[in-house]
Amino acid sequence: MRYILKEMAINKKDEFGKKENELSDFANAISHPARVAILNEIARREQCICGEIVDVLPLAQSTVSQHLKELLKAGLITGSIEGVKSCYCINWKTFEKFEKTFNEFFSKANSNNPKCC
Amino acid sequence: MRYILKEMAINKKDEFGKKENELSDFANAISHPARVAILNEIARREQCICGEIVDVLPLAQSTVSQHLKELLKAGLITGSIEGVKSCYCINWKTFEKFEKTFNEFFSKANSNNPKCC
DNA sequence: AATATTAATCGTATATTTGCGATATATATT
DNA sequence: AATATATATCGCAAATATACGATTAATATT
Repeated sequence: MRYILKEMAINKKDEFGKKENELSDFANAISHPARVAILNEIARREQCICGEIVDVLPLAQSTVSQHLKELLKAGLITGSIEGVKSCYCINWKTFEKFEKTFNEFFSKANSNNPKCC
Repeated sequence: MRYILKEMAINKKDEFGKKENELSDFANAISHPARVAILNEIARREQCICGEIVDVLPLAQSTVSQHLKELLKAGLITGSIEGVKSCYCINWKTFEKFEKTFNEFFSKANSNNPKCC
């Protein structure tokens, strides 16, 4: 008898470095205009309940909830349940970390690179 | 007789602002670790031919070519054909524009927000 | 206790992204 | 001229993302 192991569906993303994934994960979180708008709304109000965001966006409540979940997962916001409502805030630490790594990767030291093609 | 117009497959993303889309488009370009790695390699060497990038990444040549095309489309790199080779450079202007808009949207003025939840 | 409100989750349809091998194209080399 | 090299593009399969309505669950209000 022969046993055939189904090849572990390896994720190509694992073949890149930690920092590369850290940057791309953050970028992925803000790679949709709805999520940029959500973050902006929370930042503007300093704190925001879910319903306030739904009122302002051209999306269904369930869709907004899904976007909020993604932002939470990526650590860009924090959330807490207050009674029947859910409150969200920006997690600035994650933003600071992103900016630091971003600058580390893409320092504009050679902004006017003479050998640029 | 009745004519039924197939609903124009409207793009939800068009319902968000110009700035939101500008940010999300840039973020989308760096939302994959392969593209972060490609950009980093080009930045490190100041200029890069396609083959050098292929040698360094765990991806097929055709896949790298596709990622480069996306980075070009989003304006993060510039490219020029030199004989049989293709040379790429970082387009720092786009990076500067991104950082400007990013800070405009997410100023950390309230980094230690007292009413944070 | 019955009803209303708020938000998360489920199921599903559709669209987009990712990745590769094969092929095409254009320039170098022999 | 024939062959080799470099890279873009095509066609396809698989995975992931987006969006919504319906449902669920939990708390408020009457």
